[in-house]
Amino acid sequence: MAKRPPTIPDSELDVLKVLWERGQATVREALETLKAAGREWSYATVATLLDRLETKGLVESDRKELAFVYRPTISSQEVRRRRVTSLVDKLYEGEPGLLVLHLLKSHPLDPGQAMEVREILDQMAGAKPKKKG
Amino acid sequence: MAKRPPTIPDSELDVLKVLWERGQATVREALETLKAAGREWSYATVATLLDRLETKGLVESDRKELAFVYRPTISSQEVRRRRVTSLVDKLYEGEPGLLVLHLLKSHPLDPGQAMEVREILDQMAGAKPKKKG
DNA sequence: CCCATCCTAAGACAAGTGTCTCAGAACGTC
DNA sequence: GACGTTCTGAGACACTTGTCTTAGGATGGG
Repeated sequence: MAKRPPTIPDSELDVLKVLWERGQATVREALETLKAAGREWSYATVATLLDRLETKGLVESDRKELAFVYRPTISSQEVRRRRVTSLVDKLYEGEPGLLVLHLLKSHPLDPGQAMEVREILDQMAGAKPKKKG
Repeated sequence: MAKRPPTIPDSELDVLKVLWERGQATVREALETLKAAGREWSYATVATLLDRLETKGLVESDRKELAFVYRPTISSQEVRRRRVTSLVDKLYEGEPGLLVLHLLKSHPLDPGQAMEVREILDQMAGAKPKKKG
């Protein structure tokens, strides 16, 4: 059985974001970046979070000089995909369209985005369903 | 300071859904509905979840004959709104438009929904921002 | 009256999260 | 080669989530 993907609590997500931004970081570098972003954590807290992420297989590390350097092994795309899928399954009957409708009704798009949406819809209408390449 | 809204774990969400569907329910009624939906919980589990929901102020109850009857005090709309806002804040830079774009790119809409989306966009374009009119 | 039944109240307990403390190893410097 | 700095490793500790047990009050049939 495929074991289902590990959950990513908010605190770990914040740390992951740092790794996505910078590509990689030591505990201390992550700590500094987080501090600049307003997260007042201790060194050990960040270390623990990176450790838990590694246990879950979402980052990997190797020793570089003195300290370990951590790199994400999961993309922000993938994390987004998982969160969205989970939201849609839990609150939108598994229908992404319902979520789109909800979003459009409650949050007007700015014109640039509206344009993009139209383009996507046009393509969708024109395109035969997928087919890679 | 406004204390931030209580979190709603998945198990509690499942119970809330039952209350939304039925309007209200006793523990046993909720249990039966959940069982029909495939959730194999004990009576006590459902009672605990309703209790926690009540503590969080998301349902209220009053005694009816023998048993307590529970009613939701939060709408599914509101729960959706909260979850979506939180997702957008955490993974889409607070930009609902980005989420819309993402959804459209990764999940083609069916034609009916595409139509609806176009209509909403048209309205949005036609309406001058602000000003009742 | 006594028992079976259904309900609530209380809380046990493991796993996951959020955050930190502390002991000790490796490093650079005088 | 003793010192302070920086890192890792181990784990503490409280709170939340997921799920259940157990004890005891109210109710209704015989």
